[in-house]
Amino acid sequence: MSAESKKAHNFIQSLIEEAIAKGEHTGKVVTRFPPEPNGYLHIGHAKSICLNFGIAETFGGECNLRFDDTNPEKESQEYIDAIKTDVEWLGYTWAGDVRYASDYFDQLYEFAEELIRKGKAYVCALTAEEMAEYRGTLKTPGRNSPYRDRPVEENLQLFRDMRDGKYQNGELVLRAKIDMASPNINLRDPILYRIRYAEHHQTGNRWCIYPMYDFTHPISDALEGITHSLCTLEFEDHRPLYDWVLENVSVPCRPRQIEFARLNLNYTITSKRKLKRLVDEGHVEGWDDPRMPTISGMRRRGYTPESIRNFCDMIGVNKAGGTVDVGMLEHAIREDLNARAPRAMCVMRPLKVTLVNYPEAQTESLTLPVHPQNPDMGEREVTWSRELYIDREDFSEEPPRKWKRLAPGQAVRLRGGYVITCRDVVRDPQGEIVELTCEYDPATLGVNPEGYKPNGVIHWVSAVDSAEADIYVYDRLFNHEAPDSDKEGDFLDHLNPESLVVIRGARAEKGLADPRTDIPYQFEREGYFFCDRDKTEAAGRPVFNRTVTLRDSWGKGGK
RNA sequence: UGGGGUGUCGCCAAGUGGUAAGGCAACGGGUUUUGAUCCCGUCAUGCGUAGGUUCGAAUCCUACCACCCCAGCCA
Repeated sequence: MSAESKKAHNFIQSLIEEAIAKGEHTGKVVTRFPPEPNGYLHIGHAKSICLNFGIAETFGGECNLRFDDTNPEKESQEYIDAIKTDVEWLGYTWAGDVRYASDYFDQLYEFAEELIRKGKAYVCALTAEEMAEYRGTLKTPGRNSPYRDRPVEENLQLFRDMRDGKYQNGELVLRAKIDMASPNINLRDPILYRIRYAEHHQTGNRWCIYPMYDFTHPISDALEGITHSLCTLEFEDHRPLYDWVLENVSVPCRPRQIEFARLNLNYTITSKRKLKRLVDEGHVEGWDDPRMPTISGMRRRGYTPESIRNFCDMIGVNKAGGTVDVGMLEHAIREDLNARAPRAMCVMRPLKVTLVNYPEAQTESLTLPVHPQNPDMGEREVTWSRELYIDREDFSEEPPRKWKRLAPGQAVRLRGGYVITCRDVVRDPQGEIVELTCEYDPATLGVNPEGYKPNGVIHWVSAVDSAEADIYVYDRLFNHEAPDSDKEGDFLDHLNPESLVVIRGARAEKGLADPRTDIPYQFEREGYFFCDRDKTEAAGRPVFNRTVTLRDSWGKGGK
């Protein structure tokens, strides 16, 4: 709560403050988050959500959620539902009901007729190819359409006929009459309406003409009383058109469009189109695959809403399109989880340890804190027994310098338990190490041993009182810093073949036999893990997704 | 000279004429029963380049350079 207030100022905030100071802006600030329901929300959308809801909040205003649903062929109810879930999960509440651009189809249609009556729009019969040709190029002006000077009455009739289904897909379009010679291509008589016989997820078959974004967006903003229409940089060129529409149509107010740089994250793809390909072509399990940078994927992976919002604060908002290091995201989730995750022990690759001087049938219960820095989180019980498991990686026959784990003849502390010393290495006929024979020091529970110093502390689990678990270890989905920067070649060429490694037969402390599914755990010395509810159900034993490793200043690239 | 943008530490980012915040990363050191956390310290005589204005410039002017976006009946 308190940390939120030190949010960095961004240029949009400053613009609004200035306007208010100069008395140019009175009344409340109203923004909107306007996704098209043609895919799932990703981390880039989170930036926009945090910005829009954040601006509204800091100025005591409101933010609407509006689906920009003017292209029914690419949209669906599934996406609408997912998007609503994600926005709510991030912790935001939109003003009033969910809005749809399609709510305004009737009004949009009337405004189109208004433009026609004013001689500012005309029905054009050029084919798509012809229109492209007439449009000219970036460096040469376009030419006027032969239909440009159709009389108003004829335009009106034709437009009504378009609406009434008297023409086929693509036969006619309604265009704004602006300037075919404009250096800004968006002003070369842009299309306002096209014919599309498609069932719309909200309006069914009521319409066979659908308005274009450039016509729909400014009007929808105005109808909702949006004061600041925040969008990404690629729409900068569209602003003159945004303003043109508002100037030429009888809308109740005049929203202002302000553009900011979209988020780029290295080793990550933030393009709905490409993410959809990953899903459609089966490179991931779905939109919510924990390797996906989607909100739903991150949620499943164990990211918290707070960490994502913090990340968005951290990266700031401006117009310089840079690329943020994923390390920043990882920092955000570690920072949050370090404070709140209960600690537990889980051995990924079990190696049996037998304590030769511990009685055969004996066990004892040890009490450990749930969080070493936060006693309020309580305590947990783990079982100590003659046979234990440690991680294979925590034993080395020929340890490197500064080894802080177990090695022949050497001692380590088993976290929360006793100090043990390795006496023997037991091998199978193939020479594989299958067991370590150790001694424990009964005088070391909670106190340091006398006369010698253990190497370090490692985690462990009882062989007789622990739970089997599966661990899904995720790494970055792409092994290229900018997967889609490759001029030749495809972003799929850079998929990391080791982005998912499934570890079966891990052993977790007994308390994890029935894990909580609402909060991530820290498995000590390993990282943060989040129970995957669906996979757990399917496997019949706990399945955890690794959210992120702990910071590791020892090995390179983590364990 | 097609139009529109952007250039401040390896990355993100404050700064709006008064002498370069902060975060990430990195690197030292301390604490530590997580090689974690935490703590302390180091890290831009420099703000794309070159000129100019000024007592004083990242901030103003001029020229140049680099990068991004735009020719969907997508958003």
